[in-house]
Amino acid sequence: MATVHQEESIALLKAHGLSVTGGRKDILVIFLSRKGALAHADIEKKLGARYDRVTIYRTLQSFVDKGLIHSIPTNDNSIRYALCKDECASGHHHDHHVHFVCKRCDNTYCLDSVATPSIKLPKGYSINQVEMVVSGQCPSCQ
Amino acid sequence: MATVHQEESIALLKAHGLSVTGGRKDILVIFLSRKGALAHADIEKKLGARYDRVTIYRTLQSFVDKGLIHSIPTNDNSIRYALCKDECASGHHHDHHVHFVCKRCDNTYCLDSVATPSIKLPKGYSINQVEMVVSGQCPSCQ
DNA sequence: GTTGTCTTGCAACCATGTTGCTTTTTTGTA
DNA sequence: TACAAAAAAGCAACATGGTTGCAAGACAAC
Ligand SMILES: [Mn+2]
Ligand SMILES: [Mn+2]
Ligand SMILES: [Zn+2]
Ligand SMILES: [Zn+2]
Repeated sequence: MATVHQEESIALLKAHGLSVTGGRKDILVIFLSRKGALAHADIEKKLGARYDRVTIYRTLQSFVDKGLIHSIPTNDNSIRYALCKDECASGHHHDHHVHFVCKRCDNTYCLDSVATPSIKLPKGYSINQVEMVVSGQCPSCQ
Repeated sequence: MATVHQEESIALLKAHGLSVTGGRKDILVIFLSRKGALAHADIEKKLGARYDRVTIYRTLQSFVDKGLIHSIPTNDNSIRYALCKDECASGHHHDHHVHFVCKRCDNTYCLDSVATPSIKLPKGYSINQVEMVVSGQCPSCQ
């Protein structure tokens, strides 16, 4: 399934300076063939027992480091990851979009078309990064 | 220490329909005498070995349920809690302010004076809650 | 003070994430 | 294509965060 994204995943890995391995390809294909964010546990489930848990952790970390995926903060203590757009590269993420978490189906979406609004803080605070997470019901769950 | 907040904590517990126990008082006093958000581990450290880990978890959960504290989403997989304002009650939180995480001192602040900006999402999404977490450097760390 | 209810402590468990080290795979080069 | 260096994967062990069931203790109301 989803052999469609095999080539694309290989190209992406090379473009981001990562060596091409079975695990990285498989994990990246999962992200490519799936709209919405994934947690480590989701990926582990989808992969079956093909790879060690530790390998998955390290793969996700390297993807974040190289600008292939970004992490999304949640209040339920589980990190979720989603594909970055082309502008992201090693050490330079440019994800300024809003994230949406559906309270019914529990899916997390990157709303690429919605930019995080600019914000003015009291004197003394310098801003580095702004994260906006909206929760409610997604279109499929209305 | 901080016996100043003893009475206040008792009053708050009663006002939110919680029975008054040693653990709840002590934990609430910690929140009252501390500006900034606290994680479970911080509280455990401040309490010494006076209470069981499980008791602290359950206490924090009951505080959230009753509208005494609210949780703040972070991207480092640790839930932090901060006192609510008076408007929050059992099952009805009204925390619409921005949160700030300092990347240097790692403190988390409720910016009560900064409201979360309103946001417009694509068709089909219904909004329930908006969380905004800004990171950078706090005034003390400039 | 007695009684019923709620809270606590304890033990055991599960989930998530990390580290060190060895073996295997990848990659660039000869 | 073969080889060596570098990187990744697997394994084991550990750390932290959080949950559950149950028995014993504390609180609140009468
Ligand atoms: Mn995103
Ligand atoms: Mn707050
Ligand atoms: Zn949904
Ligand atoms: Zn600071």
